[in-house]
Amino acid sequence: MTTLFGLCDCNNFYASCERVFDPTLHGEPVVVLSNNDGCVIARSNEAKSLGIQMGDPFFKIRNFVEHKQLYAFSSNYVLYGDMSDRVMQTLSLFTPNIEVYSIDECFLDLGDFYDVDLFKYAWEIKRTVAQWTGIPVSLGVAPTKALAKVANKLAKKSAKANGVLVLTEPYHIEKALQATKIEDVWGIGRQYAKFLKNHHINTALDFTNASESWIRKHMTVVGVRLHKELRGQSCLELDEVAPPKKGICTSRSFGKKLTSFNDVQEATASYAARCAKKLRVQKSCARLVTVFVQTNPFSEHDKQYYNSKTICLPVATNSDMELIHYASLALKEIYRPSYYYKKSGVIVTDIVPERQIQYDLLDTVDRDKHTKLMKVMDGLTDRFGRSKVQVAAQGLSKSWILKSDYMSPCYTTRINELPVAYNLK
DNA sequence: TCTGGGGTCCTAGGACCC
DNA sequence: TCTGGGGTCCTAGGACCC
Repeated sequence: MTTLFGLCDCNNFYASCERVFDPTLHGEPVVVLSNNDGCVIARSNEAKSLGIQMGDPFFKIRNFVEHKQLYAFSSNYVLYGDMSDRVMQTLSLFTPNIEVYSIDECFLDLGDFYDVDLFKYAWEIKRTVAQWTGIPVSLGVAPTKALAKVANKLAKKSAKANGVLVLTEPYHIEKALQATKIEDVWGIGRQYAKFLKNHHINTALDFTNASESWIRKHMTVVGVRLHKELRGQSCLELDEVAPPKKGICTSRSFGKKLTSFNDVQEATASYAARCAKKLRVQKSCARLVTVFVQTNPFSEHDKQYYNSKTICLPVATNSDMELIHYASLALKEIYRPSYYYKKSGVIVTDIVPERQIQYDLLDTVDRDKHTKLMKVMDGLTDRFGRSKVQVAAQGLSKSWILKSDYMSPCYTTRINELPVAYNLK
């Protein structure tokens, strides 16, 4: 049986999302900034042409923005998540089996499509996604996932391909491998690229010509899999159902440096609540909670401090209240006064399915009550927006909240508005 | 002034067991 | 001089991804 994979990838996804609802931005350079408006994480083609690099700090490009030569947006993940759903739903109409690989990428199982005109079909997919969602995509088609990645990259790069490339003929595959620099291969990061170049492996084609035993020796079985994949032997399957996460982390830099325990505690409590919510979404509970705090490593004049503390809970949980309680205990142990704190985070691990929890005979927590309360809170959140209801420990001042001065409206949802303090009297 | 966040997999080495 | 052998589990660290 032969396999055939498509890889559909949204072009400059976040920047494209911002453009969908504001047509005046078409043809203009657009960037999207990381949390806290820190650095550039997405660029339109026009922004790339201006020489703006991925990861450029905002202060470096501020001039362009002030002179209206560049449009910058704070990241709006609620909008991007919703647009991503629309794209994936559209794609799922073209083949029953898809793997949502990331917010802007999707593998398509095209295994039964050898007798259709793949090129035409791929174009039909691209056209439909553009028409229904407004998002431009590129499509690569090939016999393995790694080759589909290669095809996708070339589809985007080559003016001739113009966004669609089908690689099924050995001759075309070889040409494509030759045109792909080793550092652009999926699974080859900085370290391996450097190492391989030192051994005169400069292209994907060079890599396929290396011996398997040599690859195994220096790049473990991961390298061997990639080697096989690029030689056309499929060993990475389509994962249609995302497995439950083994660790969940919520961490953020604060909008400003924090010095008071209360502020750090409120932020950390909010991150703990986010972790609890993510656990409930995947119907899991966690038994280990880790909290970390750190100062700003870029501030050369400030005293530096980093510490973390892990607490093992008596019973695995996904309740906001419980996770906040233990996260606060952990924070108390590592918090030291007189530092300027820039970031904290909560990580939950030792994750088990909700229905397979080991209970404790001496447990004093009314778990049914917690579960019911969380259900009601999730219902309210889904309806009225994030943080409309919350545990008191998360605080209302939100002096630590992210800086996002350039946020676009939530065109497709209303659910990322900031919390409002209601007076219950 | 200003530099993101959230994941996965694999391996080596130590502890521990019989 | 010489000092078993094999298994499992856990953790830290290093590589990668978007």
